Amino acid sequence: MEKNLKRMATMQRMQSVGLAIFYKRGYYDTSVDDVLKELSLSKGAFYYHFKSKEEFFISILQNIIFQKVYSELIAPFEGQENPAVVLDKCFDNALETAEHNELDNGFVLSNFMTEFSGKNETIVKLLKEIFKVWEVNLITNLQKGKTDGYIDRHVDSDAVASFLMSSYMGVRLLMVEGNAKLLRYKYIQQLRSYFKTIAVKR
Amino acid sequence: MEKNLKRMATMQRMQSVGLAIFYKRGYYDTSVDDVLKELSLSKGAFYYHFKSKEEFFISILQNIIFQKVYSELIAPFEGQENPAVVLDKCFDNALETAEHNELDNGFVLSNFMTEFSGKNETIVKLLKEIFKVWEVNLITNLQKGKTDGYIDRHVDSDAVASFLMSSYMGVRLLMVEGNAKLLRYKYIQQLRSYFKTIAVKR
DNA sequence: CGCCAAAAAGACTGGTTAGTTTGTTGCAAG
DNA sequence: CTTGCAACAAACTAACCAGTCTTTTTGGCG
Repeated sequence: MEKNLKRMATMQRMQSVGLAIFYKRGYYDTSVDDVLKELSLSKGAFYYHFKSKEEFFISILQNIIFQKVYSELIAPFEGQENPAVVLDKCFDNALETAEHNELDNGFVLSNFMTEFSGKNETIVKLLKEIFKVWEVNLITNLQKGKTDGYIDRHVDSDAVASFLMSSYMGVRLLMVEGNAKLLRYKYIQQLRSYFKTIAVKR
Repeated sequence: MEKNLKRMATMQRMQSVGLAIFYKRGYYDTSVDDVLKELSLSKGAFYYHFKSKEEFFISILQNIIFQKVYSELIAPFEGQENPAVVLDKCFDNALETAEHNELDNGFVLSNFMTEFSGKNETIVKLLKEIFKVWEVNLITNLQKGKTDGYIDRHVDSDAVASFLMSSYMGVRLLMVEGNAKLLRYKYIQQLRSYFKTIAVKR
């Protein structure tokens, strides 16, 4: 029992530190030793808990990144009424986090998608799945917004979802360049302007 | 004279092939030997023409990527009237190219920005400069659109430019996932809807 | 032809990497 | 208290990588 707990704790710590470094420096430019140095652990420890570097990263995707995307971009819709309002707050919050995090390097999902695309099919497939969850959630909530009388019923929910995801990933990418605060302001301003085009006409 | 021509041709060929591989597999995950294998050239040839791998990449940025961004995203505005119409065509054309290119991996600029961010300040700086040229051009043309009576004069050109750049980079990223054709259609549809919010009200 | 420099070949070096193996520690159950 | 195994340590291997160095080929020119 005690043993199992320690095992879980160590693995959790490894994954957490691993993500931070992979995210900052990229998967391929980060060696297992780099991660282990930060953890003050040895090769033995690493390969005792994980079969390979790839499997380690996959476990990070499944255990940490998925949760992050869920809590930041999906959960906020729970029990809310107007999807446009939720989206506004949701994106603004996410951008605020990014703005104040010096170490932030863009949007986790899109960054890794860029890095692994054409290199590791397994991981790309996993990333796609997480994207899909986000997309489906957006579409569902937009549709609900229609029946609830917030979104115009002529609106193409699929297209709006894609457009929203695109713009968000893009602005997160631009923020890497710097000037995150100003960018966040500009983005949210234009997003609101865009929301008017999908709101019910009265 | 002949010699100089051959030298230029070889360097051009190296840069062209180099970009293709760096773009597909990433800079750090592509070895100089990988590029040379594709070129059927030797180490000696490479280091005769270029001082280092980094300098090689920088020359690619300056000679090829800048031109690409210019001809695809900046030049189309030349001598045109309504910036919204140009943008529509311009983005659609760029997305069409991406759609039909099996090897396409996203938007060159943003991909490399992601990869080099936090790793190579020199290259990040260069990439920022190219971004800036694009941004300035967008803003200038939006402003011109105001005086020409196409864009509403209350519109925040800076913010619109950022929003457009974001959405474009984002959709290019999403296209990597597949379903490029449908995505392009959805994106252009929503883009047009967005353009209505910045057009002059009559 | 013969010279010479440009262009290219390719063996080599020092450093790094993912993964293996073998050895050590510490704790919990018998 | 001792035995056994989970949890780690660390040296090691084979492959790879950027860059160097020495040697060879090539092509234009006198």
